[in-house]
Formats: sequence, C-alpha cells, structure tokens
Amino acid sequence: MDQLLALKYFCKVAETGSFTSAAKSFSVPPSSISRRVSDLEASLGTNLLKRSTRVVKLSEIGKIYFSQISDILLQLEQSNESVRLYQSTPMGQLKISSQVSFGEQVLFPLLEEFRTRYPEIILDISLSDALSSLSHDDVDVAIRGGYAPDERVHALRLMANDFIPVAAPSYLRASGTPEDGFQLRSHQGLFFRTPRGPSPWLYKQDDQWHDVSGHAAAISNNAQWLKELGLAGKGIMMTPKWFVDPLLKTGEFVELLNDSVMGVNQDPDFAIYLLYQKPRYLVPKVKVFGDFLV
Amino acid sequence: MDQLLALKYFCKVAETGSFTSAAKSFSVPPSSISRRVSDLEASLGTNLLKRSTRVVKLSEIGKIYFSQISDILLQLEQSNESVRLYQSTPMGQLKISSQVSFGEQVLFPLLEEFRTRYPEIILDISLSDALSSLSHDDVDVAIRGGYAPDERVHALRLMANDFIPVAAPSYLRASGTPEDGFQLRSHQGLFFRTPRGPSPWLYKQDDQWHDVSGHAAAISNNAQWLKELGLAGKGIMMTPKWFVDPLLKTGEFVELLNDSVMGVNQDPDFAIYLLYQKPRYLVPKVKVFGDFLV
DNA sequence: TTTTAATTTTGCTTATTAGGCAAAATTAGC
DNA sequence: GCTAATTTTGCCTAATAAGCAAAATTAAAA
Repeated sequence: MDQLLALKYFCKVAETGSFTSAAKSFSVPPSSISRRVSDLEASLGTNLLKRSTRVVKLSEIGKIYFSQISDILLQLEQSNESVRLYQSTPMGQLKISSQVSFGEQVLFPLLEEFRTRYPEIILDISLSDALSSLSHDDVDVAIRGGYAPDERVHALRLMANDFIPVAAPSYLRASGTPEDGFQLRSHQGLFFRTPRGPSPWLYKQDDQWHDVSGHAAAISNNAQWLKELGLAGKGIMMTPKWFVDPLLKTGEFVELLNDSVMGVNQDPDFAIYLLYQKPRYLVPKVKVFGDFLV
Repeated sequence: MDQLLALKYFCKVAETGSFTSAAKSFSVPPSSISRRVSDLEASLGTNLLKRSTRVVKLSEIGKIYFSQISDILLQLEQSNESVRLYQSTPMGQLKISSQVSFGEQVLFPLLEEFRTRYPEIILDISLSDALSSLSHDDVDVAIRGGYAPDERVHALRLMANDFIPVAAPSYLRASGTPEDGFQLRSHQGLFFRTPRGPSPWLYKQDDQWHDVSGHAAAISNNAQWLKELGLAGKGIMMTPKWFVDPLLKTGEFVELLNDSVMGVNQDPDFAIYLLYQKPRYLVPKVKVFGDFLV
C-alpha cells in the first residue's frame, strides 16, 4: 500500500469532512479515496473515521492521529521544499581544488568578488598540483590545465593556457636574445616537471612541431622556484602567460619570440579547464561558479 | 511513486552506506532500492547520493535531507505505534448514555470502582431517557431497556429488566392486597409513559398474556415522581426490580404476586442492554466497560 | 412517515508501478 | 591491468491504484 498517499487522502478527508470533496481536490474518483483510507484503517487496525453517508467525522483516535499526521506531512513538504530551494539557489559549501600557481595568481584575486556576490556559498579551497579525482575526493570542482580526463567529467574551458618563453633581461644580456625557435636549443632552460616528465619546448614551423628544448639548468615541479631562478637570470622558462603577466608588465621578464607559435603540447585544446562531475542534476552553486569564472 | 517507500529505502541506504545491505534488510533485490532512490532523486531534482560502485556517500543536500527525513519517519512510526497502543490499552474518553433511573440507581454506584480500575479512561456520562442514536451522537455506549434497535448496533445483555408490581404498605392496608393477577384491574395504577405510550400491566397465565392494567391514578415519564406517589400509597406501580430494590429491603415497598409472571412486555428478551456500534467493540475502553458491567 | 438526493461503498476492468532476475557496467583494491 | 564487489539497466511478472458504473446508505425535505 502507498501509505503516504493514504495519509494524504485521510488528511484531506479529515479537513473537508467529505470523501467526495477530497476526491475532487486530488482529481481521483471518490472510490479511490474510500479504498485508500480503508486500507489505512485496516493497516492500523483502527477506525479513524466515523462514517455516515452524509457526514464524515473523526473518531477519538482519528483526531489524535490526524493532528500528528498533518504535522508530519507538513514537515515532509518543507523538507522537499528545502531541497528544491537548494536546487534553485546558490548556497552551501563549494569545495574547489586548483593547481597551486593558478590558484595563487588568478583564482584568489577573483574570489573576493565571488564571495560578496554569493554570500551564502562557503568556499573551501585546496591548492594542489596532484590531480585529485573528482569522484572520490570531496571536491565539487577542480581547476586543471589539460583536458577532460573522463567522459563523466564535464570540462568548462576557462582560459587559454598558452605557454610562452620568457627570460630575465639580465639573462638576455649575458646569453643573447634568441631570434628564432631553433636557437632556443642552445640556451639554458628552466623546466617544469609534470607527472608525465619535464615539459619540452615545442616550436611550430610550417605546420610542423619541433622539440627545441634547451639545456636543462633546473627542473622542478615547483613553479615558484623556477620563476625565481628565471628572475635571477638562470635561464629561459616556458610558462603560461598568466603566471608571469605582472612581471612582464614591470619588465622583470621579457617575452621571447612573440611572433612564433610555441608551446609545451601539440594539442590545440590544451587550456585551463574547470572540471566537475556530470551528475543528473547540476547544483546551482557549481553552475554560478562556472559562470562567474567564464 | 510510493514516496514513503522510497524514503525508507533512501534512509536505509544512507545508514548502511550500501544499496546491497539496504536491499537485504528489506528483502528486496538491490535493483529495487536503486530504482526507488533514483525515482526519489528525480522527483526532487537532486542527487542525494554520491555513488560509486563501491561506496555510497551522501551529498551535501543529501545529508540535510536524510537528517530531516529520518526524523520524520521516526515520528510517523511513533504515531502509528500510538494508534496501536490505543487499540491495545483501555484509554481515552468513554462517553456513556444511560436511562436516567438506571444511571442513578445502578450505574453511578459501580462507576467509582471502574474509575479506580481504569484511571486512563475519562468517563463522560449523560443521562437521558430519550433514545440517542449511537451513530450521530458522540456516544460510545448507550444503556437502554429493550432490545437492539439496529443490526449494526451490538447489544450486550447486562441484566434482566423484569417488572414487578409493588405498592406501599399504606396502600395495601387501604385497598387490600391483590391475590391474583386479574384482581389488579380493580386497583389504582401508577403508569410509566414510554415513547410508545403508557406501559400496560401484563399477566401471564397458562401461556396466555392478559392485560390487567388498573385504573390510572397517575401517568408520567418521570419514574422518580411515580415512585414518590407509590411510597405515599397512591397506587400500585409496575417497576423494574432494580429500581426499588433498596425500598423493598426496608419494607417501604412490598412486592405483590411473587409467584406470578408479570411484565410490561411480552418479549422474553426484554432486558437492560449495553448498546454500541459494532466496530467500537474493537476499542479496548469499550470492551473493558462491557466486561466490567457484565 | 415516505421520498429524495447526496454521498459512500462495492464489484468489476484497466493502467500503473514495484518486484524479480539476469546481464552489463563500474570501480576499489590487489 | 586484473579481480571481485557493487550498482545499474533491460525485460518480464505480479501487485496495486485508478476508473467507472451500480448498489447501498442515510440526512434532509416533502
């Protein structure tokens, strides 16, 4: 028996004092109401209603039961409503995982505005370059360079992740400024190590990619350290533009080979992505965060 | 969708962290659990669970919903339980309707013991000689002389309602003591008026009933007044034995024609009955009251 | 008291939905 | 990468609620 349905029917009958009017408000024949309520009474082993063909009144226990049940139904409706509210309003905790450097350079400056715009969203940010799998970790969204690792994960392209070769003026003074991609091979290089090994320097000419990696002066998975070495004039670094943007403006770094197509990856879809699980129902807090970043 | 079932399934999954174990505790295949919970999520437009094939965890909103729903389910179970308790324990209000004289003479002296035996039953007694129909009036039980008026009404025989002719010694001294039923016809009579008219005096001889009503000295539907007239020696009264029992013991009334079969009604089933609606007997308070009186 | 009319209940059939089983898909841990 | 535990899906069956018409009931009107 659909007990909840029976309870709803029973309450409506108790409120209206009539099977017929209860049936109308549910758009079902009165016989359905009669049967469901009878089933309910049978399952409780009690007569909840004093029936006569014209008037339906509650029995003593029926009154008690009705007052309790109507309260319970109200609570249930409120719980369902709160879920729907959650589905329609950005709120709750939003757990974000981001690459360290991107988080520090790009994300943090933006988040203050996000916080003021959505005060009901509590941000929980963890920076890590390790690829945390969305499925197990308690993470709502992850920001990563690369591309979608899984078909069940949605990837929202946030921005290009074009790598450019940069160097400090002091280095260029000492070692010369390369005029051509291939000249990079004779330079000192500061390499970032990804989980798949150090990123090579790639140079595209006539639709052909060439590895033009220079001599490794340093390799690290810590971008900050490499940046400091670069500023100290220790070599040329391939870096995402956003990572050194302020330093280019101040002249502490100089972008090399402006007109060439350089990169660390041959894939044109290589970019910064916002990753999140593709559930059946998208939670608004995730949606507004995605919209906000784009 | 049977929402209540879905909620129960969901809560069990949330508690056990597994569809399989939830399925076991309900003795249904896991697929049923999976479907019901999916239906629930669909109806709410939300993912309540973060599923992976090995571990099932609650989502953020799922946690909130679960805490609310499990509380609601508990309340519902308690309400159902309280109904069953009501069905198994004598409690609540017990509304009794009784004839005036029977109530005063017989019922009231008994009730004090009933009250101490069943303190959880609140007695609500109304005395009236009008036949209150059980179906509309808010009466659990009615006590009436006669027989069951309706097939839907249960009648429990409480005691005989034999009528006997009585008179005050002063009357007998003045008018003589009848030695034979037929002699009553020449006596003064105090008649009780029922809704069907004054009760006649009936005398049974050789399986034949004879109307031996005397001359009407007074007719009333108020038994008390008739009794007072009788005590004052104004005539002979046909009365239920219980109505004058104490007065017979003190000698203020004398029973006449001890050996004869007298009455006001030819029906052998004429007695005092406890009347109640059939389904009511299921209610313990009514049952214990019936048992108590018998 | 009898009749009337509104209402509930009952006896069917039909439509919907949950259960049940097997196979496929998924993923944590080895 | 493989294995095993688990969830999900497809398809069928069984249970149950809806729907409709007719019967039963009874409060109110005549």
